Amino acid sequence: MSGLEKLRSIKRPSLHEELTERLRNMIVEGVLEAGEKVPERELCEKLGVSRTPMREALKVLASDGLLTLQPNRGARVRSITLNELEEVFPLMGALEALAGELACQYVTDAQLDTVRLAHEAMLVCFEASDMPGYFRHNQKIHEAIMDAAGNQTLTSTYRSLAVRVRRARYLANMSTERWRQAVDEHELIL
Amino acid sequence: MSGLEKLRSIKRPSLHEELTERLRNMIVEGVLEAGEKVPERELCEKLGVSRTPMREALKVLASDGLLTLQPNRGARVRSITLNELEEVFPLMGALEALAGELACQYVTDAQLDTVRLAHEAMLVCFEASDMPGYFRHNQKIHEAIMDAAGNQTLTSTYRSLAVRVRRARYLANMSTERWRQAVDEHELIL
DNA sequence: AAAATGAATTTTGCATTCATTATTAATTTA
DNA sequence: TAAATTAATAATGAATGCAAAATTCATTTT
Repeated sequence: MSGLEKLRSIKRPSLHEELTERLRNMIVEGVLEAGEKVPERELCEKLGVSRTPMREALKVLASDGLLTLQPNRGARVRSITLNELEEVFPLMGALEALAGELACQYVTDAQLDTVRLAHEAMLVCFEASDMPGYFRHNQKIHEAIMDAAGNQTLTSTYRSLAVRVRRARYLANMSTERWRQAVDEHELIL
Repeated sequence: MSGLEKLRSIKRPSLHEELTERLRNMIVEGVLEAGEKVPERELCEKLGVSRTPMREALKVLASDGLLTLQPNRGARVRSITLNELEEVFPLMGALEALAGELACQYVTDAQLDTVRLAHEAMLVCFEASDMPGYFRHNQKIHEAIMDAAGNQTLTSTYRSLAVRVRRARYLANMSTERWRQAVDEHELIL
């Protein structure tokens, strides 16, 4: 037999999937600003697609909580309130704790060291007010822990929450205390 | 001034929203069976809508994880694997624990008693193998705790997980040990 | 000039159409 | 007759069309 077995079918993501991903990034990165009305026609023209897949994408993003749909009045980029953001933190904390717990059962010393080092690095970034660095290390830690936990449902749930925080990173100037608190939570987990 | 202030604008949910809700129920209740192909045309005819809103609803449900979309081959009702279900339980457990923790800060004795009573009732149902009763009390408990926690994000995250379990209730004959474990987790929370 | 009314334009929701891909049925061939 | 090939049918993905609603803009009225 030839090596044909291994061939993975080429994935040709449908238009609406690509759009959803693209728009999601635009929202997270603040290209589409919070509170702003989504210019459906304009976006269609710019991205060279018709309204049908665009609207499908908008519906999905709305159900993800990234947009709000106003009947007969189109979509607006949903702005995260500070209150909502504060709701997300304890939730993520709980999920991280669970991930840590699950991961502990299988984690190797090497993996643990990786996390520890990243955590130290993150602390340094925090003290130095290096937010980009902080975020980079932070995300790395979480990915490592979630991977080790081996619970796909947990990972995806966590991820959808993380999106909201990542958005805030782009738009809000979060209070330092919040970050402090987030850092503390990490230490607790370790 | 007349009493016009109080008037709430009439909500006329768009077709695709109604459809989404309707289909979601059909899936959860097993009207559309797991693994089954979703008969798009047929559903459109039966519900008297065109394909556009129907497809929008399908996209949303797919992003919710209730359907899988196979490119050019339509949607199938996603069947929950036992493995996936087992992933959900610790997650829900963690969220319940968090909810309990948050709720404790504000909960009144009366509320606590309500929960306790419902829990006792649930135990009785469990011992008597009265699954419907078990589920009823179970859900009541969770709703009460989630309400008391006052974290909207937590509530909706929990709810989307609960849907998957509720589906399983309809389709799977879960092992008794699983239930036992779920019950134990409750007692821990209390 | 400010508010109110009404017409013109744009936008939105949904239906329909069209091209492409998958599925089924019919036919051929070994 | 069973497998393979081709033709016919149905489905899906995306674009377009159309009516209803909202928005904008001009006009009138006070």
